[in-house]
Amino acid sequence: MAEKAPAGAGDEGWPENFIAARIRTDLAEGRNGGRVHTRFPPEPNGFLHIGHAKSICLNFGLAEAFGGLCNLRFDDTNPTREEVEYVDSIREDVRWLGFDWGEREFYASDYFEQLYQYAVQLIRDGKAYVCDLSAEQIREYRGTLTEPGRNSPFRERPAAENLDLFARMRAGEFADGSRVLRAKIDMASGNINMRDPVIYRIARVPHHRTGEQWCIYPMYDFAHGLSDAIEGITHSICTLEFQDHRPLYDWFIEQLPVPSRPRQIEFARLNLSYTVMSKRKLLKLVEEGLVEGWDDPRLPTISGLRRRGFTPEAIRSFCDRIGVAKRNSMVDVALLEHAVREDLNRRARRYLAVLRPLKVVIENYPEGQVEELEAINNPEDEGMGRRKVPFARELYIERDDFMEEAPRKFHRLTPGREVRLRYAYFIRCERVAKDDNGEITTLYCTYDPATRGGSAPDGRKVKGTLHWVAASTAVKAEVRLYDRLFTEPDPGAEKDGRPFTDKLNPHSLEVLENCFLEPALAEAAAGCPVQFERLGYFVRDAACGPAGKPVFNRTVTLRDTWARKAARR
RNA sequence: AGGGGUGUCGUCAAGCGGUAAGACACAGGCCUUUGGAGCCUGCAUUCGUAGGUUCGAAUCCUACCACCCCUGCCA
Repeated sequence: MAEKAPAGAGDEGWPENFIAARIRTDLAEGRNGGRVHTRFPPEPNGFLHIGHAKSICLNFGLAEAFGGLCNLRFDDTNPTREEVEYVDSIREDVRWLGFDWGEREFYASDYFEQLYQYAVQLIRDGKAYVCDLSAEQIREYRGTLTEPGRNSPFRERPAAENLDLFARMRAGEFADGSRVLRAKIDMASGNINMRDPVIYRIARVPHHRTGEQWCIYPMYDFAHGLSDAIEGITHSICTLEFQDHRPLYDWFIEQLPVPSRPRQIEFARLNLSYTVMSKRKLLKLVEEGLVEGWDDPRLPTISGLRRRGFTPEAIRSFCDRIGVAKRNSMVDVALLEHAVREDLNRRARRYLAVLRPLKVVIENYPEGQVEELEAINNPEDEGMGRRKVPFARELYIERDDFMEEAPRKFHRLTPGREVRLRYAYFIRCERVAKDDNGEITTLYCTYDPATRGGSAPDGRKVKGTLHWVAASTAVKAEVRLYDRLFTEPDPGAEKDGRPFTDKLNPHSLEVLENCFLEPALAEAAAGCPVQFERLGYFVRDAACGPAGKPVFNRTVTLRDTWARKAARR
């Protein structure tokens, strides 16, 4: 018994959860010689998403909190669906999230020879046999959820024959699918995973790492736990659907002379509202062109979130907040949005940008004059300094910031009312020019020279502050506004019979091609988060619009109590 | 002949027999040269239901109910 709680989790700000508690208990009881070793085990057959981020943060976070290690191990036992491209993107995403697996990048395929020897051992011990039943027959023999299965006619094959057959399977003497190696456990088990599970299949498919070296490949259940054991993993953390596999996981480890005894612990995978997380559904969105690719900024993939402007810090903070438990749950996407806003508020430089421009002419401002006004880069951090923003007679303001007939609580521009242009002057709207359709084309205003910088020496106050961009020096840009991809909180449920693709939000992407940015934004680097004041957080996309126009993606809007209240009315 | 899980605020989630943390959301207020940020306040007499044990139960016992997962030579 430990006199005091082991160092690490609990007193380091690591959120308490049942897995951390379990590890703490294991440590207190002296298990694993005080070691904590986890692993993140993706199959390289798709892109990582925010659900994987939860697992990554958990596995790497736990290891770090307890002074242990976390391996990156690719579970590459099924070459028919795995590719190096996925390996590369997974590696990049994990690193981008801020985790380091050092030299410990492993592959289940690294252990194919050892795994094969383990299988041979099982055969020698009479605990595995080569079965000639077809896939369909195996299914029939397996029984159902409520009825036991029947023994395969090949179940009692002598060890010597099994050994010979298995060697010839490896040697390529048999056709794909003609035979499998099965563990001999219990065809009557209530747990279907224990009904003589297949542990090796024949497949003449080149493997992304081992090439054509093998034509038999181990199944997940056989390879996974044994790989854990080979790597000295102490806590093998996986999702709930593998709970039923735990007895099998333990069975292999108990039967074989493995170097360590890892234990499997399951937790609930992440579900996020207004999106889908399953590989199948994400793949469908990508393949059917419903989104623009795996890194579409509306997708919950790591690459999509990155392109959308999410930071690793925000994602990790989110993962810390959602907790870890065993109950199926659906996390409100608002929590993710909160996490980015919180992070970006601290670090994003502020700029002025007008998305839906409305021209303003300051009639009493000297024609041709341009002056430089000082603006604060980040009010949350004076250390980020100041910059100059050009002001001139002709400007753009946001169309939404003007209303000809405004309700009482509308604090923005309206005929006859004075408002502040941020960091500039108080202006008053004198008259409105319209085109033949009655559409407002220009606002004619006057300014008060005494209010330079944005405050009046006579102490008079103004209710609203608007963002603006001087017309002559403005940088043209394309801005993409993203919203949730689906209109329903749980589009993937499909309980109403409607496929999830019927629930796509038609307004999830709005492209604004005629936006104006203050000149300083021309140098914004792709991937560097910025705030457009009063609008939200944006990030420059690596892509360019026509004529080299910069493209900005909206990460998330600012909280907008005005809009929220207006929407309620 | 089925097996394995889970049920605590709108959403996550602590709690481990001593009298319901926290976060997001929401609602008010303060402040404000971003209707941003920040600050303050409110928000489960109740823990799936019903019994029981106990001085005392979300925590222990019993029964019931609801939901999730499992019949790939996928992971």
